[in-house]
Amino acid sequence: MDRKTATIQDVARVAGVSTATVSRTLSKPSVVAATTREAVLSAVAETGYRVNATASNLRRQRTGSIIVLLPNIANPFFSQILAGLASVLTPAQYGMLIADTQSGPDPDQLLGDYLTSGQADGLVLLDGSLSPEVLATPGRPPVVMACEWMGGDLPSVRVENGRGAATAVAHLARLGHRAIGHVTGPRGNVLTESRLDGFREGLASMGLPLRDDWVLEGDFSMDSGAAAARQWLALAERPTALFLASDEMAVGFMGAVQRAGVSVPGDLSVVGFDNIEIAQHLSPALTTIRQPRTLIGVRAAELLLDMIETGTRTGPSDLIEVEFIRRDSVGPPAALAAG
Amino acid sequence: MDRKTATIQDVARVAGVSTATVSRTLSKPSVVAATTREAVLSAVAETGYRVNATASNLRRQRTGSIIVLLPNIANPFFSQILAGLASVLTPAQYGMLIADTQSGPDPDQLLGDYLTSGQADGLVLLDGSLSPEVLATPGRPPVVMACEWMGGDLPSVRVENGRGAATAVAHLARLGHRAIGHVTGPRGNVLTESRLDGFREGLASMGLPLRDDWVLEGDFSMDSGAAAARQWLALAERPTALFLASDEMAVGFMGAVQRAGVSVPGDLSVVGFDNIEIAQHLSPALTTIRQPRTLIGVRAAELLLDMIETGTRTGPSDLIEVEFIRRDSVGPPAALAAG
DNA sequence: CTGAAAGCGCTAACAT
DNA sequence: ATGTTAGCGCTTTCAG
Repeated sequence: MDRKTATIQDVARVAGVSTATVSRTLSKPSVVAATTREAVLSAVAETGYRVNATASNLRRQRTGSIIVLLPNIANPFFSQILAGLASVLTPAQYGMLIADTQSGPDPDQLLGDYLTSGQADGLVLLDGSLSPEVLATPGRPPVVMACEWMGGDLPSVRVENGRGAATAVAHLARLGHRAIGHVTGPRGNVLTESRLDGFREGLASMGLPLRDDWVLEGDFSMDSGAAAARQWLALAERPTALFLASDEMAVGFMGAVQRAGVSVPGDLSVVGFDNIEIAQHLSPALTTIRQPRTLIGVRAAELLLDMIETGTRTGPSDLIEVEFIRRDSVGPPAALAAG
Repeated sequence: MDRKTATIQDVARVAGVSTATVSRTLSKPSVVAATTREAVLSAVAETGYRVNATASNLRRQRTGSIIVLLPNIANPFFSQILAGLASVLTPAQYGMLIADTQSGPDPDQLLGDYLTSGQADGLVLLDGSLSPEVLATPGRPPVVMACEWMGGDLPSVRVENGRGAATAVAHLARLGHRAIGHVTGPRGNVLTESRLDGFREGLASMGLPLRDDWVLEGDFSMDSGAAAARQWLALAERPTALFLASDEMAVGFMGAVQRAGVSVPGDLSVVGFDNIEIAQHLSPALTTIRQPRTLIGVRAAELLLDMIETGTRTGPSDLIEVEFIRRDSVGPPAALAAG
């Protein structure tokens, strides 16, 4: 066929119309006469014309791409949010550029860079540890947060982290547990704080004490879950139930205590957070709090597209419900089961 | 500061030079005089100028982006390859557009679309089930395969799937297993075939028989691993060791048999493939074949950038080594251990 | 070593 | 309803 790709000029020549008409036919078909429209469309087919997105974007002063900033692209938790984002962005003719804040030196600088570079029509932030101050850039593109964040007035999509945590604790308490511990995410992270708050509330509402030595620090990773297990094993007085701020930590934790001969839920009840795919495949299957990750992505994308279209920098904040999922990693405390 | 972003004209005006000089200073600093260079750079700093990538790309007849086609963005296996790709592409000023072949109706059409749309300077294919015929598009951008594929002469980065599988079988045989089974990936997938071939070779080289009823079909997912477990449990005569074509399947499998009261490795030895993060955190920790996923991404990106620069459509194929990782999910067969 | 000038391919006023 | 025209912001010959 044709060596080089056809331009709008070629189509215009073949169809015997002006380039403007070709452009209109492709973007707003309703404004051109039916006969010309057909002539143009067949010329498009004949020449194999495809619009040059770069030229179109330059002219329209847009970029056609959305940048997604996340802390770790290799984390399956985020990839499902990405899938949700893509399902909305792709049909809307936006490319999705993914940037990993972990790979570079300074995440905040990276964000500032994207904000000023004009490389994107909008940003989605999945990293809650970015500084709100950076967003002060004047003339910046619209930004949506798709996770907990300390920055106040940014449009966001979040889940009920606190309520989820409180529900987990309440469930354990109702099973008879009086000694309930918690493994947190990294300190300073907003997710960590909201789940910790929920944990505290849950204890308080069930009339249970909060013991500082039963609150272990992790960082959401499997490794840190395994480390928490070693700490738990070393405890003189151990909680009989544990709520972990992520399923990944629960996986690492359960594996480690099981290898040490502890029975779950016989000796210890375990609840995670997220409902990652593996949760149901563990032995015992992991009780957890489900977060609809794809939905988070979908909502964030819809919010952003809306902001881009209307040219606004503010917008509503979406709160997505979580769901408690009871599986086999919880049971009554050993004392009760025995008695 | 400035309401609208500065253009190259603004910089030229401030520096008292032509736009051409500004452009040169930024792209090939060595060809401008030291004094002018400094003047330009300080004008850039003063105006806060950032080059407009869209305009630059239009002029240079490139797009600045690479499209990555993968079957499932939510699969952590791919996200680590993505991380590797990004680590090379981002510094080279290429954006990475991710397209999910699973989300649309026809993957081959999607590929054909990207090949002709001129939306990318190159493609990376992570989906081995795409049709080689589609690649025949004339004038298409360079393409690199980052997985097994049936298309013959495309530059690619692959791992030693066959050898990995054979090593697993040999290891089990050396432990004394005579009855070794296999859970495959989906039929038709090239990965599935190479690992199955390696499995067969491994058996043959150890002088062991291949029993068709001990080759179960899965699809790489945890769910299919759990399904294979149910099949294995229903077998009249069971293999004492099993090699599964993916760790995800091994996770699903082990969870399911353990919940049915089977002990691993006491009653059954299990080997996976991939070395996903969770492998080491399971109880027992999973013996597997490690694939360096980040490296796969890095190599693929390097290969592609090289093709783009040199304008070639062919290139070398990279074969990456795998590594057998012995953990606790394998042991001698029960009969032997007892005797 | 630097400047002038010609577009890359497209869209959106503005005319007709 | 359609055509004319003026750029979007940049890079790159081609002269000087």
